[in-house]
Amino acid sequence: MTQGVAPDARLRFDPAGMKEQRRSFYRRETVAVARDLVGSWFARCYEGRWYGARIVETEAYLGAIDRAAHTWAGRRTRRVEPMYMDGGHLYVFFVYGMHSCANVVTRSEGEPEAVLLRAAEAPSGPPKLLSGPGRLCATMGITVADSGIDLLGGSIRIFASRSAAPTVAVSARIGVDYAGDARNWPLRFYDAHSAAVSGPRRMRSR
DNA sequence: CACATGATCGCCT
DNA sequence: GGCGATCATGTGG
Repeated sequence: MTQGVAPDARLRFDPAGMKEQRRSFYRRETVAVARDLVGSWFARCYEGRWYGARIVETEAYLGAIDRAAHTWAGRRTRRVEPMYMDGGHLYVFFVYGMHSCANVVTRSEGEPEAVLLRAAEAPSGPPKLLSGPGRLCATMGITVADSGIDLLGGSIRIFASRSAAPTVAVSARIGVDYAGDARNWPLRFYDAHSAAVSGPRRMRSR
């Protein structure tokens, strides 16, 4: 059964032997999940073949207390409903009239926190192929039709790192200048040595 | 390299 | 009616 938009062929890989992240991984503190997702693999099965990339950049969004989050002040609309699901679900939103962004829901049901997947490294191809949340979704073929799906056991999954743990750097998040004090919170995590990271590689000066 | 801008539309006020 | 968890392209230094 074929479903959704085809992923880029350069993402073909073999997940044999890789271990899927478990529910307990996602239910932890959002900051811990965001940090530990750097190095994990974001993968999708399409027409019986696996496609995926190694995550190199993430951002944590902390629910009601976080002005940059879609669930700030307890907002609960149809769009953000997946953020209220149990940890380990996918939340995808559409922004700027043309881009989709993929998030991993964290914590437990009723706690609307999530981790934005900002960049990943393809098994082959140019380093910028999945650099930035919009490009990551476009290249993986992820759309809002995928919002709310379970990441465990389905056609979109996350596997634990299969190499040594990366050196993870921290900075403020990107594109949230409207968010008051929250704009400076150190909630962006990235592989300090990856060429696929988007945006600046240091903390904003103010 | 650092900005600046247009594209394009669903969502929220 | 305004604007955004972005990107590609353009200008200037």
